[in-house]
Amino acid sequence: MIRLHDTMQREKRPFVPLNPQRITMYVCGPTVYGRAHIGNARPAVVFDTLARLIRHEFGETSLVYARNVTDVDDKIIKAAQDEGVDPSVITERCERFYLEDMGALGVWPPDIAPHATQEIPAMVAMIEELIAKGFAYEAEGHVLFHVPSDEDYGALSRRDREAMLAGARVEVAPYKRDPADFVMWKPSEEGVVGWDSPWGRGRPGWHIECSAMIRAHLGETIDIHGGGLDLIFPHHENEVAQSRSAHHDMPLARFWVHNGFVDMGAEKMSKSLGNIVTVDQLLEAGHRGEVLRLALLSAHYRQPLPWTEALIAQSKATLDRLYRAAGDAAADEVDEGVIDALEDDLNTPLALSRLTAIEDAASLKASAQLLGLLTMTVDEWFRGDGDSSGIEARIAARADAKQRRDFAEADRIREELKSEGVLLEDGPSGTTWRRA
RNA sequence: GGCCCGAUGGCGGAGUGGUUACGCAGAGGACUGCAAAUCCUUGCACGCCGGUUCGAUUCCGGCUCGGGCCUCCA
Repeated sequence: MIRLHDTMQREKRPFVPLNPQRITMYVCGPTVYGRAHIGNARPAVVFDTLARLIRHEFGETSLVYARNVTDVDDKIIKAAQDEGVDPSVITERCERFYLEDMGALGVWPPDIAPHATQEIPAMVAMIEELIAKGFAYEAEGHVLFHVPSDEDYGALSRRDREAMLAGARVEVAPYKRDPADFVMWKPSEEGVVGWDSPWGRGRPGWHIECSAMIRAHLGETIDIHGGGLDLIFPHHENEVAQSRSAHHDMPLARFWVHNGFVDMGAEKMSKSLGNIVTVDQLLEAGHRGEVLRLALLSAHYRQPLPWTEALIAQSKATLDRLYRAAGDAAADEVDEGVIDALEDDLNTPLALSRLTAIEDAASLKASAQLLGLLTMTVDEWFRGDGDSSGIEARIAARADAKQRRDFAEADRIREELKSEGVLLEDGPSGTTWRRA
């Protein structure tokens, strides 16, 4: 029995899907205008791991996992203008990068990857419904959701109207009936990407994208809605308002699952703070995807995770050890202790500690693979696919030297290889090598 | 200012009303020509002040410090 923490109720409770044959999960995906940093990768890895657990428990075909791609957005428009290209050039390139980077981290593609630009009619339809029902209004080419029309607004983020207004740091647009009202549709000027709509040529707001795409692909009420902590307000709060208002108060999601941040030093990693390290930079630096994945899973998903070189080094050391322990055993049964830990609100740190205690190689392999780890052969892990010509010959030469008890020569060869990143290990059945 | 979250050993990080987390790093030992890997042993902890309790790192209250959100953000 999986237990999950739900942000709406602020409690951990048993995860009982509405329909175990078709469990629905939606996670807010990337806005494709730049390279994903390691903080962006955290939800991708966390919800990938949750998806693996759900499939393990309920069956391979039990889950429908949707992760959207926000490919219309003011930051994208700006990036496109800066480069003097069509926005699609930016979005297609960045989405390709995103999929490559996440793939390197062992993140399986979601079942459905809805693109905002492909779903405009569904958004327009939902906006029209909200206007018709009196939850939204048109003003100067904009369509706004009227927050006071939703009595339960603020339930997810636990803030009331006064709190929201007191902290408001953006000046209120004159066409808003209420300062808290938010945009679902906004006009596009000449030369800016837009679509024809009943309210003129324009583009959707961020929040309506998710509400409309969730309904179109997964239904009115889904089992799990995931994303980063910073999306709770306003993004998810606004999704809730839109979807619930359109759907006769039916809840949008039964479980709201939010991951914590990856911190750089004492503060969160974010593009606006400029303290980011991207996934491709880390890969470029020679860190393998599994190392980064393990590092991201080393803290509980709701806790902050400090990102340091030491964490990366530790993750590498742990994986080296696990690869040695598991060898190339064929995966069989997943360890019960690992399952228990994951079932408890995806307690990956506890699961990882139990992983290191598994004695049976086949079970270790299976358990690690449930977490997206130990996916390579031992040879691939320790030697990679780099140029290894000459290594065996020099190992043979060193064996000769050792035979002659010429340890100076033997050590010279070992040092030479070490300087090339090749480490030797003498065992009872001869010398093996691996890359550092 | 409002709301929310956190504080565990050198580092990362679980968990628990009373007994070992675990990992990485460190120290000692075994093994080795020397190493590496492996195995054994080992030191180091629960922010501060009160309260509840036979007993609190664990529950309650206050405080301090740190972080997050308050319509860009994973």
